[in-house]
Amino acid sequence: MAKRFHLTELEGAALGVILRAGTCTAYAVRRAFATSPSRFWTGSAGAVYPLVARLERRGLLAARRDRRDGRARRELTVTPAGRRAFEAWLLDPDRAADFGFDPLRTRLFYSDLVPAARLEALLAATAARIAAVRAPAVPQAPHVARLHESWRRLRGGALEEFRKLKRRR
Amino acid sequence: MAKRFHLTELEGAALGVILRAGTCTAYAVRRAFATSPSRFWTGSAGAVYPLVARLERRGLLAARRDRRDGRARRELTVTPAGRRAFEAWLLDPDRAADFGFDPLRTRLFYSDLVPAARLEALLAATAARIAAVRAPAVPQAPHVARLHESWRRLRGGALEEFRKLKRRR
DNA sequence: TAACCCATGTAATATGTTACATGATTTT
DNA sequence: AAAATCATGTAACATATTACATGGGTTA
Repeated sequence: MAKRFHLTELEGAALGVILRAGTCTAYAVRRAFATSPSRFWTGSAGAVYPLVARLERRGLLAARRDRRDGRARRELTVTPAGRRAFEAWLLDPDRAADFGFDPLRTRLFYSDLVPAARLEALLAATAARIAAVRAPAVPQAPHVARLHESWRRLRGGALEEFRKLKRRR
Repeated sequence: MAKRFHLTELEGAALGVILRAGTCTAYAVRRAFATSPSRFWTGSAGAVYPLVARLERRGLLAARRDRRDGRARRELTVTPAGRRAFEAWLLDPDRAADFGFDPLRTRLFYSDLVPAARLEALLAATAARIAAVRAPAVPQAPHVARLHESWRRLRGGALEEFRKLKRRR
């Protein structure tokens, strides 16, 4: 009986990137994270390389040295145990339902503590930035693009709703 | 010229809690975080007490021992420098516009990698849990309750939208 | 040929989680 | 009287950030 390892969000997402690619390097995982419109997914080297080493130790990832170009690359693949761990991670409704973390929501939460004029300036600037979020230069799967667009619209909508309510009183 | 300290989200929110209360203990900050529907705001002792100590060292919080009840409490107040740091934190549109982190969004992002039937089961269970999110027993400011309700509705809506699109193909 | 991207990794540091420890007060 | 809550804090551990180090290949 394999010990049940509880994957972090970063670990689950890393397996997702590698599964989608079939095979890729840790560097490609970093880039995939870095293209996210969220700062949560920094793709910093100090996070990704130790994470990959961890998943290898747990038997969820396998690596193969590759030297086709002069570069010494490590091609990663997800093992069967890795896929099982990934599915357990993704299909957990308790974690999926969690509110997570939204910097805008947090700020609206405490918005009564700042002067109304400054708040309105923040909301205007934030709305502009949210509207300006564009799909990354890297080509994205269509469902991914739709998802980002959907969330962009959602947050923009929440912001406008809050603004209108604020104005009305 | 005061050195500009960049507040983390936890630090900013902690100042917000104390500002709203006027004066409160670190324990009250913990409880305020713990009532959040997001696991991001755990309010763990090991996070909050060192955080408060940090803000005191930086002159953003002041503490006063209080022994009105037999208990040794430390009443915290936000200093003028603390309020300035709080406003700079809250009013930063670049941080406010950031996508942050949403466990549901992340899972939908990788949802093409799991069998459709299992995904549908996840979506149904997640929708139920999102719908079941209730206001905490602790009384909330009305704008806070509205904000949670708004986000709950929006996430539910995004989920349903995703489900319909999925079904249609 | 200089700058930039690919590619891997580590060291110092900061921050957070879990679990423990302590003790007073309030509720059941 | 026991259990829960108020209240403070620390120790061990896990994980992430920033900055650095190293080198091969590609583009301006």
